[in-house]
Amino acid sequence: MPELPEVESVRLQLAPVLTGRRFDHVEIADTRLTRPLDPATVARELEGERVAAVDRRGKYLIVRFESGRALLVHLRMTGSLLHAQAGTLPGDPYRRAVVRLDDGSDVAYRDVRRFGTWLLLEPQEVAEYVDARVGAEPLAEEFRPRDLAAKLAHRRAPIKAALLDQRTVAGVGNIYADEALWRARIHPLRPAHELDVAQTRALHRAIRRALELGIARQGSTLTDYRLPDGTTGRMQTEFKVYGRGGEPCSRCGTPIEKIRVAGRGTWYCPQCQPPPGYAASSSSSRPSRARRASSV
DNA sequence: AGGTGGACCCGAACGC
DNA sequence: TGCGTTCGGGTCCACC
Repeated sequence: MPELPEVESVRLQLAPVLTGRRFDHVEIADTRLTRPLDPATVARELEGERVAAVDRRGKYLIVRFESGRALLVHLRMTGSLLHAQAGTLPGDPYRRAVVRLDDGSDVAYRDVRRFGTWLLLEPQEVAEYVDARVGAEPLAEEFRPRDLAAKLAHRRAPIKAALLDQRTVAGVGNIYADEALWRARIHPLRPAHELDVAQTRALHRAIRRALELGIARQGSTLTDYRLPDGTTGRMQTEFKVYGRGGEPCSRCGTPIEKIRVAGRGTWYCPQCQPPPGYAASSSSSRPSRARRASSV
């Protein structure tokens, strides 16, 4: 699932490929990709645009053109981009679009489940569109623990649900939310506003570390995710909790448990991440056996 | 108004 | 073996 580390890894490979290039020919073969707009109309609008920069906000890939317009690509669940020299694209039943660049190379968009979207915005629309949907960039220098605290202060939803809300922090999805909460030793069901200062600081650090490690490994490939050069990410083997139900926690050896939070599969260590009902200050990873037993 | 759950997709995994 | 069912996940939207 492309989250911030996956989209950033795609961006890092795609930026040198696209920057300065013109979209010579665009084919869009999926009506869902551009709806409600007609894909052929969007394709024609894109032709002739020259790329000024490739940015990212949260999970949005932003292809900025010299005209000031921008193409917002969201990969959702199974979207991926592949760069190939002209005439070398392999056959693919799930290919939804192809862009021919002015250097003769192709950028192909693949999406098995067709959740992904391409949205072409006018110059004055870009910032408003993005800022309405995503909050602060967690890896930006300006993002401080107090900013996270302000987002969580009055939220009664489980902390994991709050993290999945893209306006809380941009780019955290189901996988990295679980990984960050494990690192911060916070139970996914704890009401967001109950976090104390130390826990908020720990979560801020944990989010950054989980995301940075993901980027360093070029994202995680569970099934569909690929980099533009066709290779897979390497982060999936380093997950601490995600998808590891029944396996021992790498910190304490307790079997990882799976529950459902905000409608999503959620993995955590029942020993390291004390359940709600504990005082918010009990961030100790070693709650007493008796206390724990009475609250489970 | 904030929180929750369903819809959208479709391949993979699972169950009988 | 084969077929039907369930699962999953980012975002939007309806509903409480």
